[in-house]
Amino acid sequence: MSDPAPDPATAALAHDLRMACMRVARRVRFDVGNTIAPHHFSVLVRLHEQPRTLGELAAIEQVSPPSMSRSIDQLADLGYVVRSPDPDDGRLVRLSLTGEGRDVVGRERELRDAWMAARIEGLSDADRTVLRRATDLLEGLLEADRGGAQSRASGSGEAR
Amino acid sequence: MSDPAPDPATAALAHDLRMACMRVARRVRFDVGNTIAPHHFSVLVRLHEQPRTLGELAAIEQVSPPSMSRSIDQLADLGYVVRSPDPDDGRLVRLSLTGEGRDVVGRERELRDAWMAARIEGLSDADRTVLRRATDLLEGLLEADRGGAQSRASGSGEAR
DNA sequence: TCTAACTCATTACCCGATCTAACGATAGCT
DNA sequence: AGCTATCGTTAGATCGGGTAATGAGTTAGA
Repeated sequence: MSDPAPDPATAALAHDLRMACMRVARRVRFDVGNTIAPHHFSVLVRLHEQPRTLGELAAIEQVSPPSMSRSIDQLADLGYVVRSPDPDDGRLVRLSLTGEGRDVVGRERELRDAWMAARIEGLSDADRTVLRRATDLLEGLLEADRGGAQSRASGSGEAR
Repeated sequence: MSDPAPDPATAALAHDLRMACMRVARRVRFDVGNTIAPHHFSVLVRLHEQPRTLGELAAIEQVSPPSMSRSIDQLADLGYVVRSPDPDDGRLVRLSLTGEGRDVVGRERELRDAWMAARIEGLSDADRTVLRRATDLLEGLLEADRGGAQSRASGSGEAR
């Protein structure tokens, strides 16, 4: 392992693809919604996947437990999240979404998806087929190192 | 304009493609570098494109002029940016990168590109061709509404 | 021409978010 | 039972950002 200079075309593709993805992400974040703070939405998405403890959530979001505790305070005040004690371990606090919390996630996702849909609707079927295949490839790449060397907790992509 | 329900395949593609892009962006931000604060790097990238005035930069980065002024203070202390008076208009402050500032941008970009390169190196030529075409399509989509309805200032994709 | 209005950057002050350190509370081990 | 580790919260400090007010500089009109 040392990446002894990949060929120029691959290097250029890596750069261009990375830039394109980051630009899409940036545009979505800037142009869409803003009905909820980005870090709050990110938390809701994690809890939409499954209920979690506060410590888990803090680790996933790469934030200290006290910070996450404060965020949860706010999301609980908004009625999007509920704290409940863990039946097996009294130290843990289990977090889960309320129905309203799930609605918020659903609405925001619709807005974001609509942003992207509006841009690919005008493409030809052939072009959309290319994007479909590329998307599947990207998903494979992202999935590939989920259990890999570093096995990071980052991944939902809905973040911030 | 009203998007009267696009076909399901397109809607699914929009969702999956957006998610994939955002996940890539998130992973790059989390996994790579962290040698410089994200908002600082974003500013350096804008100045790497071309010298700008403080007000321009604040508008592009969507922060208030006072905040940008403070960020520039820090980047100037780090030796990455220099303020210089505009010869034609004494009110303006022209901002440009130092050699070291350019080096920082270069190094960070290399790290980020290497992250992506490491993931696409293992693909077949056919798969990389798909990604190449998809990247070009995405660049077209991003470019398409640069002069469009809202003509937002967001676009570098190197941000945050 | 010279003053009034406007523009750009900075300074002053406040708020919100995050961090580390310290503190109960609960589990688990010996 | 008692000791130690873990989880979440509270306390205090720091940092990034926002609005309001200030000062320098430019532009336009009497």
